[in-house]
Amino acid sequence: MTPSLGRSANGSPPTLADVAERAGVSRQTVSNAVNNPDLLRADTLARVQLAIDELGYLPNRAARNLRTRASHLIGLRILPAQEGTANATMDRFVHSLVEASREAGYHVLLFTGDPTDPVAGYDDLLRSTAVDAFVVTDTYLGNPQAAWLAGRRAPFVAFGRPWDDPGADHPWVDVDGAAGAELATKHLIGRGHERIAWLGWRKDSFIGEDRRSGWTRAMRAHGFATTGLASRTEDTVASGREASAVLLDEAVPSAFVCASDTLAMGVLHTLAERGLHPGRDVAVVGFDDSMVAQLVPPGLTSVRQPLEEVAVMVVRALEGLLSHPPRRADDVLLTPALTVRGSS
Amino acid sequence: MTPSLGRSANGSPPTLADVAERAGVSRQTVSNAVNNPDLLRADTLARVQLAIDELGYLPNRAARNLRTRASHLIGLRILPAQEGTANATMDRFVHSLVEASREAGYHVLLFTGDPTDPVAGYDDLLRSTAVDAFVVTDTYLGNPQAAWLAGRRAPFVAFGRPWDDPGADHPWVDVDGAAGAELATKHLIGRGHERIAWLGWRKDSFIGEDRRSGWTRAMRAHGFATTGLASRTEDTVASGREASAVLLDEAVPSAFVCASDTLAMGVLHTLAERGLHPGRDVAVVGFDDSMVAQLVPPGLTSVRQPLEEVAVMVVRALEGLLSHPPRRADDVLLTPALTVRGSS
DNA sequence: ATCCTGCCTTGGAACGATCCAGCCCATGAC
DNA sequence: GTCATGGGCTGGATCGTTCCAAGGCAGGAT
Repeated sequence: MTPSLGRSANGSPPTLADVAERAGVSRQTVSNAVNNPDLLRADTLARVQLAIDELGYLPNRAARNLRTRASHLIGLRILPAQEGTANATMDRFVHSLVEASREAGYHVLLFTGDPTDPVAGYDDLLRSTAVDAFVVTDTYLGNPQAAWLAGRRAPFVAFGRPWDDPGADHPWVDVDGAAGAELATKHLIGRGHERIAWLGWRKDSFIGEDRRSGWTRAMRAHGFATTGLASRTEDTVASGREASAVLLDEAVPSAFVCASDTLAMGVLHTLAERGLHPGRDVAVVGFDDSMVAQLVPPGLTSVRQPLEEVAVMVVRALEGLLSHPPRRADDVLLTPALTVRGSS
Repeated sequence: MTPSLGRSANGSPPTLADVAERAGVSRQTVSNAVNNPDLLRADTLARVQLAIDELGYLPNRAARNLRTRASHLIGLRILPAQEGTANATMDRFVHSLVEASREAGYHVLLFTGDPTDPVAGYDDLLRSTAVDAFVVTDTYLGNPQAAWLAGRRAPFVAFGRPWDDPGADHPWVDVDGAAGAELATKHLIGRGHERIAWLGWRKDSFIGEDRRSGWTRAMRAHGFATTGLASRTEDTVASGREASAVLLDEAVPSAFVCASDTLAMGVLHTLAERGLHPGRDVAVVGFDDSMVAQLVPPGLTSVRQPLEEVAVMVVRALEGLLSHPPRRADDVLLTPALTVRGSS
């Protein structure tokens, strides 16, 4: 009678010693079979492997973690979903991160923290050796976590450039927002638009200014005026609606490029109120290719960030940091694409 | 000179032994100070606590996990975000789950798995003792995970009733979809509508049929006809658009209640194509209160699930399962609310 | 036959926490 | 003074793995 898979006679999961006894070798040999198979002679390896399969053995995580001083967990702090905005990019990113991590032998551990304290939550996980490294994502207004983590010598990779600290030397991956906005603007220019408005975030947002520069660049390259065609506001639908109404009245643009889908939805609200049709009367392009962009009639053209690729590069950088000896991966700047829909 | 917080002389985090030495007590006494403070004399406790604070000691997770045979991690499987649908309820739920878990002393570990294999991913985590329990969420088409996990004696709590297996005895938490649809329908009846159509999922969806029954119940209670007013289709915008077009032509409803925001967006597409205004010409109510519902002009009235509360109840049930001796919490059925917006 | 070489394999120690049994000592009853 | 009592604390053993140093063995050179 074979023991039921993954459960030895006494009811608890099989251990290295159980496998060793069954295969007639020592514990260390089983360990080698699992971690350094090429150290074993072929026939021994086969015998051990058979015992492993028969018992359904998997190494105990806690014991391995204790001995190797590693948890094979990556910490990711998540913030409360902001209701009323289209900022659900995290969904796509998180899934890709989990997937990429798994392939690298890691799991993702989520934690939260006081949104007003950028460092909350990191400390406990670090001191209790619960995670090996962090992925830092919420860097839209500077990145105090980076300096803090670097001070603690905690390995981490940032999704987002260290805008506020050019001297920071942690690895990062980011998406070229300026290129995205430029792409959007050129797309509209290609459709014959000349008076293209920019609807963006307030000036203290590094990302917002970066994206805006892409619009400026494209407009200047074609010799189109930008004066009076730009507006900076909060990232809410209401702000986007008001700002776009003012722009329509004062600057009479034929198209809008927005720093976010949230703002673009504000434009659609204004158009709806005025009986104007997006894509026919006024073109609108958003940023992030959110679900809203995909679903709203007649479809919102939007800049799509390659989040899947970002996650893969982030994990690659993490693998470097966590290898022996640690390697610092090159920073990565990825180029977004444009998803064209009915609004343009 | 005091050692820097959280790092002892040799560079690694302080251990129980370090604290014991500093406080002049044994390891066990420090352990008791952390886990059973009431076993210590007040002055001893104070002395140990001081040493703990000075050294910035936190128990090593791996060592504690190994000894106690628990990881204090809860596994949550996430599926790829379905692009083109409004199904982002997970965002809200996941955040609440992480928050509630933290308060109970647990962390959430994410994993993925082959979407076509409902059991993939669970096995490895279980056998390697990486998690203490699971939260099972993707139960829309039956719940094979439940039977499988129960067979493995793995503790888990389901978000979603065991529709397909009334004999299942695992704890679950769910939202009363019928009550939600009834709420939506009554809301429309209160606004004077009598010909209210149902736009739902295919018949093999338990959740879809449950929600539909709420519509039926409300309509019958007011003596309104339902014949010809219901349509079942795929959960995509395109399907919702086609089905609503057919219903408008053949049954001439003045309002739609939908099984999802995705389908409701399909209705909005049809209305937009025909130059009809949601909320003015035809009323539309969705289900899930997604970001799309919040952002689309003029706002989509939608049934909002109390996901925060679901998460809290799920964690409460988990705490029961993981306590000694295990307790099975009572099943919970929560009632959703209606968020009224411009579309009705 | 002896020794060396290199490959495979072995047993003991260690990671840092908790469990367990028992020791110490102040207290109170006799 | 002796002994039982029990709260407070200690030291050894243990969880399951990997690291480390060394042992065993076959094969070739001496």
